[in-house]
Amino acid sequence: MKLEITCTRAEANHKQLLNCMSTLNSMDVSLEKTSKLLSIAGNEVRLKILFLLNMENELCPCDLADILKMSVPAISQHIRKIKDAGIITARREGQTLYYSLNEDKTDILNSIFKSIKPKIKIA
Amino acid sequence: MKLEITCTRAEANHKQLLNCMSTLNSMDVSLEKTSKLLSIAGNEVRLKILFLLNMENELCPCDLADILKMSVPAISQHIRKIKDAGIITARREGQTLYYSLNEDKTDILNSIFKSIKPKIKIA
DNA sequence: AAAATATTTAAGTATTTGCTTAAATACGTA
DNA sequence: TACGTATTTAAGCAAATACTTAAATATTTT
Repeated sequence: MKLEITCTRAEANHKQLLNCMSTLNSMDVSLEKTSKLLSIAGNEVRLKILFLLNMENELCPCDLADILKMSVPAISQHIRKIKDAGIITARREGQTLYYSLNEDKTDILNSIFKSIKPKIKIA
Repeated sequence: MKLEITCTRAEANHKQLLNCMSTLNSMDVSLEKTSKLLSIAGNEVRLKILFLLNMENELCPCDLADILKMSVPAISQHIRKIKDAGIITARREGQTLYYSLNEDKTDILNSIFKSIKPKIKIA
């Protein structure tokens, strides 16, 4: 991929484009981390898992499989992704693993939870 | 997929599980819409496009291709996804299409933009 | 130590995603 | 009308995703 500017519009402000590139460059780490978090939550099953953990405080894979009507391995694999992203942690009690959201949950996550609303407003 | 409860733990509170299911059910539309939005922003290229549009107000596909050092068709296909999700709109000026974020942008999107920060804090 | 339960991991597979290249469409200008 | 530029669309393909089933681990109970 060549690094040259291809836009030939008279209006194309090269200074603006270069400024955009340099800003993106300085935001690189943050953009990558943010898109990673969003890709985790950007799956309906995982979003439900996160939403449920926020609501119930902690749940085990078996509970989640029941609630979401999915197989335990399917749930477990989603959990692994969420855990690998550093969003949740497990607490063991016997054979059962209880997962819960980490305390340092991000503003984005909080804003996501706030925006999820029931379809009918209870009067 | 059977609808029966498989979790046999003594602690498994069936009332809690049923309550979770019913809450999820009432949030169904919202969860689907939210995960859709997050899946759009959960791709690094698209997140950059959104971030740039927020920063520069409006940009054309050609500018974005230059800034992101990607092919124009690749950018165009990302733009289509973002547009189909109702997040951006185009304004035509001659042959050039200027894309910009819709006015009614969600809290989640605003929170995403706020959380994207440069790596070095300017003192 | 063997059996039962909770969970994870691995292997296989169908679907989705994100690019590439080539062709089509839209608009302005010679 | 023909040509050039901006953009989109289509077709093709490699890689990633999300499930399935079967096997492996971990823990408790008998």
